[in-house]
Amino acid sequence: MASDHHNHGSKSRVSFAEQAYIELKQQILGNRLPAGTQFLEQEIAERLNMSRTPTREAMIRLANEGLVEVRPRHGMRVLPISPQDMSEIYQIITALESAAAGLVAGLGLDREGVRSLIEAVDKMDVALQADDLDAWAAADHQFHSHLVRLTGNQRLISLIETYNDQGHRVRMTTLHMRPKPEKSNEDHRAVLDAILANDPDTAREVHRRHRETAGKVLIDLLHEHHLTHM
Amino acid sequence: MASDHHNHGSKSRVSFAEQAYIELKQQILGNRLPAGTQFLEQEIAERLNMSRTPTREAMIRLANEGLVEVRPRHGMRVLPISPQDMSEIYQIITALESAAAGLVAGLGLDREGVRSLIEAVDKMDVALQADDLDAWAAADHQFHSHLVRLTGNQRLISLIETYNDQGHRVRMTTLHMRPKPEKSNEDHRAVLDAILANDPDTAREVHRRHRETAGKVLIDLLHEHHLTHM
DNA sequence: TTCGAAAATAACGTATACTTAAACTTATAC
DNA sequence: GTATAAGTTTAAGTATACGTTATTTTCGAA
Repeated sequence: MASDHHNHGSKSRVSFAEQAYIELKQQILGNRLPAGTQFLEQEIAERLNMSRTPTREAMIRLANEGLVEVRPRHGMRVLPISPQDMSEIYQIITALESAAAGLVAGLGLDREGVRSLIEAVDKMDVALQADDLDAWAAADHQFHSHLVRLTGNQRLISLIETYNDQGHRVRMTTLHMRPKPEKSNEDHRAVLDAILANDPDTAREVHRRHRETAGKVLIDLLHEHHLTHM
Repeated sequence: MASDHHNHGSKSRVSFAEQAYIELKQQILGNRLPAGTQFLEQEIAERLNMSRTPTREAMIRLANEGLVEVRPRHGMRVLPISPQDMSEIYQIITALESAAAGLVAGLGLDREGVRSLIEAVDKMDVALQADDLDAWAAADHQFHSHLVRLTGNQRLISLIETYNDQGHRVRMTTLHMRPKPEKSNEDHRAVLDAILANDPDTAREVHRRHRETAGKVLIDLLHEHHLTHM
């Protein structure tokens, strides 16, 4: 049983339910619990060294986010992502992020205000030059993440995070199959320019097309490589 | 205690947790549990004639949707919606629905395919002529709801539903304070035309501006009428 | 062997019991 | 009278117990 129920020492205020949620989510996103795997409540509870109660609560949250499915007598199943799912997810990300770009462009920020974005695109260029795709992916994520945060819309921020998480597994596996993301870097600069020019329409439109294209590429790859479910 | 634990007669397959979720959500959206009200788990459980376990599970889902907040020793609190919250919510609805309009316009539907939308705008016109605002609101909802459903994107559908629910209380209370929604009917027709013309850019743009304006009106009303929290 | 019915199993939904610690009360010192 | 400390209460978090029922297995008949 949970080795440290009454947490000596550290003031760990994290409930078991929260721990379970975090742990399971990490394992799913990190592909340590691959799509399709099933576990009974009891089994998960044992894996996590706790009782079924907090386990169930974590499962409910994961199911709400669309990461798992809970079928009454078959336990919790990690949901595979079909090309169709990916398409749905990218339509949502596209809608939300392009809106975010427009909102940020309407804020009248100066170069200082968008420093995190400038740093991100710079890093993307460096990484691309160095052929370091992992660094590129990190910088890319930094750009998207900071762009959304600049809106200040908390709901928007957490929504986009949720849907980006969903695509994470797929993006990572396909990272090295994709053509060099030169166009992607151009797109980001264009969005950045539009934001600095205070031009929401352009920012929105450029970002929308950027995500739309990226989504298509990803979905085509899923089909081509017979990664029909992952 | 739950009068019908082993459900004789009817094949009621609805779990208590699900019942609790539905019941609480209806009471919140219907303003029977007004914003700001707090209840301890025990109290909710008693109100619903069940134990704390399914009650907690329902609360988790409601908290995930942003309808309530659960603070460790103060129970569940129905969240008030400030103008700031409303602004966040409308930014999201605007982003998602305008994307939906664009997607539907890309489907190449004919008049038969968008019949539900045509019926809805017709009803809106009739209701406006008859000065029946409640009927108008119902038709308006029908239009938005069917528009989104036509995309076939299940995730998008349920997301938009969630955020529309959040604005529901506010829209209803302000319904009779708003100017006659003549412009709104025009907007809907314009979106419909763009869909029939297979013009995603126009559909998206018109719908975006429509929701953007509606959102502004609503938020201004919240401020003016000192409905700063509801 | 195959099918179907009956029995056995066990997973889930729910209730309840237990534990911890936050919030409130009381008491005591200054 | 205020402030602090000790004691009390109680809500939430977790574990466990229990009943129901879906699933699986067993077993007999065709």
